Amino acid sequence: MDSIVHILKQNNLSVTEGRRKILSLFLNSNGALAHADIEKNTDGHFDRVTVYRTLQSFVDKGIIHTIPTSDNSIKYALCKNDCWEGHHHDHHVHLVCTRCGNTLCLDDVVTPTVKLPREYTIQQVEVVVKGVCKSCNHL
Amino acid sequence: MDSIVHILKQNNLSVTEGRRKILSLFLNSNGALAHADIEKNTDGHFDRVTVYRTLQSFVDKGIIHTIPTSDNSIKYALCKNDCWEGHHHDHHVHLVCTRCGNTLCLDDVVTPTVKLPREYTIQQVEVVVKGVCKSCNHL
DNA sequence: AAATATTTGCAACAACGTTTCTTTTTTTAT
DNA sequence: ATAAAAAAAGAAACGTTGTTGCAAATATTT
Ligand SMILES: [Mn+2]
Ligand SMILES: [Mn+2]
Ligand SMILES: [Zn+2]
Ligand SMILES: [Zn+2]
Repeated sequence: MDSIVHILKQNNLSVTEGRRKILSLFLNSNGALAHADIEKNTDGHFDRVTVYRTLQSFVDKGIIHTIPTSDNSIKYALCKNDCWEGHHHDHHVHLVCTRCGNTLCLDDVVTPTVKLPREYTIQQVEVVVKGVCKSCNHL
Repeated sequence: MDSIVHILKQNNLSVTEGRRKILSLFLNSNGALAHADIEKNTDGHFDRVTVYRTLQSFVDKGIIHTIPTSDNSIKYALCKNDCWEGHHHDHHVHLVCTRCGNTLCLDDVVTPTVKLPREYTIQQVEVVVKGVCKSCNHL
């Protein structure tokens, strides 16, 4: 069976054209996608609301995770670890390339530990690196 | 001379009521402020556009810095290091308290070093910790 | 194939942010 | 202190982003 359909069924999501298409965009992209990227790559074929809802349901199910950016926009990328409904485990560093603008998951770079004064409690650490990505460095 | 006026003059900003008020909000706040917080604390006394422009000019001058958040909103906080026009040096960790919602600069917690594969170049590392702040922990 | 459950698109709306232009305020020069 | 010049504020209009409620369309189950 189509792996896209498989993922959707595994997550108890009914298989619709929009979900298939949007999931395939993530599977075929090496970087993170913003809502706008999806609208662009689907040529306005789906309503804005549908895209929002699809992204939200994918996040809820643990299929994709969000990446915070400093420019007030959310990016989304595939979860490659064992995330599931309500439990994300994406403890890796993200890179925003200042040359090509892409946002990448550095799946092998584990979030460094941060030591805070005793009075604070740490629940989650997000690390976003601004720099130059592999392919831009090789130009 | 008033320290607020002093800061503005030092940065070649003309001294206006809006800038004085907004800068004083930052000086009297222990956490970061969002645009909305400023509007609230000035009681609609200044036009939205003026607030945006003031925040932007403060960032440009190195008086305040932005803090990325995962909820798609920008927060601003005073620069305490030696930042100047076009050169920010705020290499500290930020904490978003999941209890009170405040965003704090942990000025003494230096951004940890991140080691990336040789093919990448690091320009800047942003660390945002989600957790519980000092005062919320003492309740 | 029909019944049921789920998703979609539409419309209307709200929040956020930007641009342009005129008026007001601040600074500088006299 | 006053006038001229420069800078900032305010107002209006607009664009983008994201949300909600509901009817129509589509997918799933029986
Ligand atoms: Mn990631
Ligand atoms: Mn800070
Ligand atoms: Zn790149
Ligand atoms: Zn707190």
